[in-house]
Amino acid sequence: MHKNTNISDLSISEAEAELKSLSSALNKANHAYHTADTPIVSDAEYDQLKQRNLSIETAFPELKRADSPSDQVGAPPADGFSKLRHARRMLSLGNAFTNEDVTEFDLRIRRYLGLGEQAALAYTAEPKIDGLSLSLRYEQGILIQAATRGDGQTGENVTENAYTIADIPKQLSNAPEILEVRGEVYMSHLDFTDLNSRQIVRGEKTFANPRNAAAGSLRQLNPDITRNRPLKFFAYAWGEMSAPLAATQSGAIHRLKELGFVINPLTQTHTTPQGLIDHYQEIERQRATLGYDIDGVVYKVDDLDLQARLGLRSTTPRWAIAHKFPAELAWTRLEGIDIQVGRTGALSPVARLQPVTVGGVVVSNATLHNEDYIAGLNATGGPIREGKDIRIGDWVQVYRAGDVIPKIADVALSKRAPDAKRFCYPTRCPECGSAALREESDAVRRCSGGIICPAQAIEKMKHFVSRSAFDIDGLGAKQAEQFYQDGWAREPSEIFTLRTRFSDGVQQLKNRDGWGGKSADKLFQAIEERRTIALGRFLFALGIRHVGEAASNLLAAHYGTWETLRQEIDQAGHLEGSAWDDLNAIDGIGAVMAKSLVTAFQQPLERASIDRLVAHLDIQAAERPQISDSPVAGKTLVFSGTLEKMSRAEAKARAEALGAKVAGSVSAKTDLLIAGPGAGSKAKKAADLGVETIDEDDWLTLIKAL
DNA sequence: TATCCTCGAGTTCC
DNA sequence: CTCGAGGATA
Repeated sequence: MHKNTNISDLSISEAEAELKSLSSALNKANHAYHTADTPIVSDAEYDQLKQRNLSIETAFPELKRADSPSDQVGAPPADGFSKLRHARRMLSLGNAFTNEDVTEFDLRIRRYLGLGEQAALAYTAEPKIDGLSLSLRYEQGILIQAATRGDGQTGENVTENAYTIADIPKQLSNAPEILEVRGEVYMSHLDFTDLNSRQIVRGEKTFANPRNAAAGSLRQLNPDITRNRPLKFFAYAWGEMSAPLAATQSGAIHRLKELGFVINPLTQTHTTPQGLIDHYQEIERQRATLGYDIDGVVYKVDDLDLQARLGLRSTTPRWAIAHKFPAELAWTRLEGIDIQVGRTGALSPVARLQPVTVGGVVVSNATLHNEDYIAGLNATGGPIREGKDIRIGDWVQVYRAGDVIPKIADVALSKRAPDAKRFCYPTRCPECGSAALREESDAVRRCSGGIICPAQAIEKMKHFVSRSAFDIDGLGAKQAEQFYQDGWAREPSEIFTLRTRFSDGVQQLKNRDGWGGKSADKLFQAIEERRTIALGRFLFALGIRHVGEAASNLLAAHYGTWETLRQEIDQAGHLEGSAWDDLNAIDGIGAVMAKSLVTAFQQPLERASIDRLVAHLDIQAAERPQISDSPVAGKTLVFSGTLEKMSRAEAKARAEALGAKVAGSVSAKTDLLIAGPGAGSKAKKAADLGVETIDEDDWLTLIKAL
């Protein structure tokens, strides 16, 4: 041990070695503390080890280990939980509401895999527990981390709290060296009513439903409180693993049970969509007597190799779906309709309701979507509620779409007052009085005031500081609005001059409500840190219509630097020429996005605002992804004919993941043609052009060689 | 031109 | 979470 070496005297390799031994020592100490009741080090020694680890990490930030003890057990929850990045993303599921949706799910999978309707294909079906998902990381069989789902990429570190849940094993035997087990934390109905009566006795607030109780209990900063909350856990999935658990979903679940996890007893395997639907109905019959909340049934392709082939869409896997129970409905009275103005000027109507309980939550607002929705029309002008428009004073039926967003399902015409008037949708912006116009092809009416409109300006500022944009600690939506109202920051650039414009900016901030001296200092420090920003984030933060997070990152990757991007977009300003063509040629950028971007850069007011902002920033060039160790990286491929082992869509996704570009037709730029049976004109053209042609088996060999 | 998928922009409550 | 629209594709 180098315990006494001055940190400044450590060489890099010494520091690295010590971090490693500290990590191991701290993990062992944690384990002893939490599983056996015999701590192997004193609290003081433990704190010393941790402190030493932290000091070395501070001196050598580049050496900080992925499994750093600072991020794990006992991390000081100074202000909230520390964040943990999931080794593999935690996904959400697509939804099915009808039996047809389920059979369609089955057909979609068969199509994607190139399987006929008769080919054998097994699915698992299990109840969808209404709780919160949790990811547990075991190394050498020892529970070392527990993280909530968060946004799927990054969750909250609730390890200490997970230790207090009886259903969660602290130690596994015969488990893979690294194993992440995922499942649902929930509270039973009995425990929920019990907890609420105890809360009443203690004069503390009660929870609206078991789900909220479970969430509130898991997210306690003091694990001793969590310990006294009756939380339970069902395991149903996994993340990173050093070795596979089994070859099938059902096998893996079985293995989790053997490892000591609680799995749901209603988990079954079925080979037809009808089998799944029958099991769904059986679970629905048992729903009221299960003793815990469920909101549907989850179906998963059983074969894990097939799951891997099916892969993921942007946020959901193709191989699983949640068959939801019908939403709970409630009748209430519509007291009024308010109009909100969004960042792009969109006027959106919100229903003000007489408060009513729906699905365990009191709802007093609901979205009315747009003008047509109130009139009872769908996007194509057809009726959505059969001649039932919505009027103030009406009795309306409310549900929570996806158990979250309150919406209006129906109107009781029989109870409508005879003199109830149709809602008159405003044609002027209620915030700034500018004309509110609706384009022919558009479902929304928009305020034409642009940046003149305070509502739009505030929403723009909120967007600018939002999580995917500048994400400034201590400057959220609320503060952004307050700063705007006070005239402190009315456009993004002013955030970066706050401190200098007020000679005593810190002092002024400290003097106002809700701002301690510490939080003011922290805010200014956070602003300083954000002067350096990635190009993609910067572009997204500008809030240009049609240019969202994905498009911003595409543009950043294409142009590389802000300088290049600005010059090219300026040159594309005439909507023709090589810069314009280049912009439109980016995969994922079409004419509408391109025009919106170019126009935004040309608007004098908007452009000046962008230029003022840029002057305060250091915009980082985008990294270009290099997938150099793939044989098809950077090549242009074309698929033709019938592929027998995988679908076209799957082949394309695989090729793109390896860094190839997939084109639709053969040209002189084509590097490789993959031709299945029935490849006609494309194969001939390839031969004429001398393009290399291989069959599907060659292709599989080529990509499997990795 | 129709169809699929993904993205953007809107939304609630705790 | 959902709707509508943009973009890619057949």
